Amino acid sequence: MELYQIRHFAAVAETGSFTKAAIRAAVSQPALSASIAKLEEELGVKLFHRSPKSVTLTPAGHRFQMTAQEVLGACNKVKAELRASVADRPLRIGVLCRRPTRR
Amino acid sequence: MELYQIRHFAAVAETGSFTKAAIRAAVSQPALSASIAKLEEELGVKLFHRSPKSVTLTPAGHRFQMTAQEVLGACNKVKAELRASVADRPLRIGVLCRRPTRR
DNA sequence: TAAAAATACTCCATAGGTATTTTAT
DNA sequence: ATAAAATACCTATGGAGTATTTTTA
Repeated sequence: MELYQIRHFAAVAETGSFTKAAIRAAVSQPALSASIAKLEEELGVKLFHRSPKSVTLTPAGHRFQMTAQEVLGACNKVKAELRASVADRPLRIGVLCRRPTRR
Repeated sequence: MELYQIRHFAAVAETGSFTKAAIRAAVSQPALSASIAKLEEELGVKLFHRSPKSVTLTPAGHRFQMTAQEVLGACNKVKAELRASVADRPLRIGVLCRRPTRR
């Protein structure tokens, strides 16, 4: 299981369509289908009921969705946190902080 | 950012060594180094202070660790949940359930 | 029968491997 | 001096693309 699969899953769950999800995730429709197929294979469960008219979550899909959101949420949290993390890259503001010597 | 990078990060944080982490993650030491380097580059922060004697977390590394554990925890939760999810793959126990017709 | 998903390939980006060098104690 | 991380280079897996063929309401 990798994050791109979880992102693709979320896109399908949200749009209710592989084609629309592919556009949202900026990948081709076959790539997205393969990505979901591999995820389902690894998990050993079908996550979606597919038909030309609609793509809906299976019971397992619903369960997966909840934790999937936790995973993606935690990832966004990481990035947001570190964006504010300048401890190791101290800002050099004017003359207050001299440029460190090259090592 | 991908899960393998987070897993590799966790291995280094836990073992305090790239070499030991590589063994734990079942990859080569250079592969693990590259993986962490790419993660640091993407995040724009150094996650570890490295020296031949010790590898320790930077302040940013500490912050990353917390949320990284959330991510990995959520992933394990997903798998554990779905392992119990047999709704879409009903067990065929003896004669009680006939094998579905091939479509 | 007309959409949407699934196949069948082809390609290439990059994760990962081996060999070696550099670094810091 | 030595153990550990970084670098150089190569390989190959599999993620992603295009073209096409099933599906099923």
